[in-house]
Amino acid sequence: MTKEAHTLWPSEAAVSDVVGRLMEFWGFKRNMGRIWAVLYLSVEPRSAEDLRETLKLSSGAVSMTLSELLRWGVVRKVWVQGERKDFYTAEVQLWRMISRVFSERERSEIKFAIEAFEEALAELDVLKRSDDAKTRERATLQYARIEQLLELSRLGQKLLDALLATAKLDAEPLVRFLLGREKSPSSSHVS
Amino acid sequence: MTKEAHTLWPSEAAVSDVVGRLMEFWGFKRNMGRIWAVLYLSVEPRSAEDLRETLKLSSGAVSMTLSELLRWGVVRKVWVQGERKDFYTAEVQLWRMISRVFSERERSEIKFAIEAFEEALAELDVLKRSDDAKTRERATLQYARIEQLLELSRLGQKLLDALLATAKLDAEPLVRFLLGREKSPSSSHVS
DNA sequence: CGAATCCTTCAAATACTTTTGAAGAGTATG
DNA sequence: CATACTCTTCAAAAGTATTTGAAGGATTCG
Repeated sequence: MTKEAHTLWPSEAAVSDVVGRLMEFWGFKRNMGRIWAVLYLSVEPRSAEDLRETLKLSSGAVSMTLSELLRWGVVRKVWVQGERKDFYTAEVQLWRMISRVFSERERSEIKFAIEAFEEALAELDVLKRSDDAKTRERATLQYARIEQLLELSRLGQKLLDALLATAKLDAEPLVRFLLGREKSPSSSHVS
Repeated sequence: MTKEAHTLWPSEAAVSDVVGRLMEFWGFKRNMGRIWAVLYLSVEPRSAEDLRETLKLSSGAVSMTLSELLRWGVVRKVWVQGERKDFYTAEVQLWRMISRVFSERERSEIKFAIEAFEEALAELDVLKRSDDAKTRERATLQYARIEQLLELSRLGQKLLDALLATAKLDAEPLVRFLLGREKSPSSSHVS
């Protein structure tokens, strides 16, 4: 009961490719995107072997990529009736996926930056009172500039939080806000 | 009149490093971030040589990185009184920088994806009317799924547009929207 | 014009990332 | 418990991206 090799339709191949590129753009491995996309477009769950054949990857690559996708919670293992292999499906709730990634990855990135900026400000605050005029000037300018960076980072953080809240409450306020300034009448709700 | 080698303060080094990492995270070269940050924190314009020494890079790297930064419009050449060398300053309008990058890069990325999804939908629309029941099922499911991807992409595009509009009107509506749901009383306006 | 200075380019070197596939661990089956 | 099958791991290979530095242009200065 092996060898359901499965050829992709051109549209499937194209979508997998685009999703792969998008994911790569967002800092993941291209194959993560491709595998996810194939699963996302699949009627039934797929086995690792199946994916290996469909996408022409090595067994190792499939195994590693799948476990990464599992860690990100964007793919799930499913138990299939009397099959020895593991089978996989894609998370189809796009918002849930995205918010998971954002809240783990971008959030920590920005948090780190914010902390670093705050520390730098604290150091500069001391130097701003230096005896040396040159030092004072330099410290003062840098203080102001870093404040800007910090403010921007905080804004980014808020935007992120707003997005995440949105994801949880199922795409309400932000979507409405955005659509409020558009001509489109669609009652947009992305799963 | 050469050799103002310029050592970075710890806070400067830290900030340059963090900005470098952030930029790397956003898909640029780390050195782009580091160079920009050094310029951003500098009281006066800096020469390429100066940057080369401060950051311990090769002349080639500095030249190439600067020209990339110039292309992105996040660094500018300035003419300095009776100096042979070129001098550089950072764009300090953070919003302007970001909106420039977003509108060139993320926008085209998302546009490409949207087009690909639309094409895939068109192809599947034909297959949905296939004689073969299996084919119909597969095409129908994929159609629905890709519609979701498309909807999400369009949402992303709108979000991007809203951000860009915001940047142009100088951080008004979006910032207000975001702050509207926060406790902070700050009258936030990032340059 | 010739020398000096500065900038750019690019092939080669280095550093980093991803993929491969064989070895081995784990597990169900007869 | 031996066999067959599947999944994981990991060192080596392949593939990418970045950096270097020497060569060559361009510009200014005397």
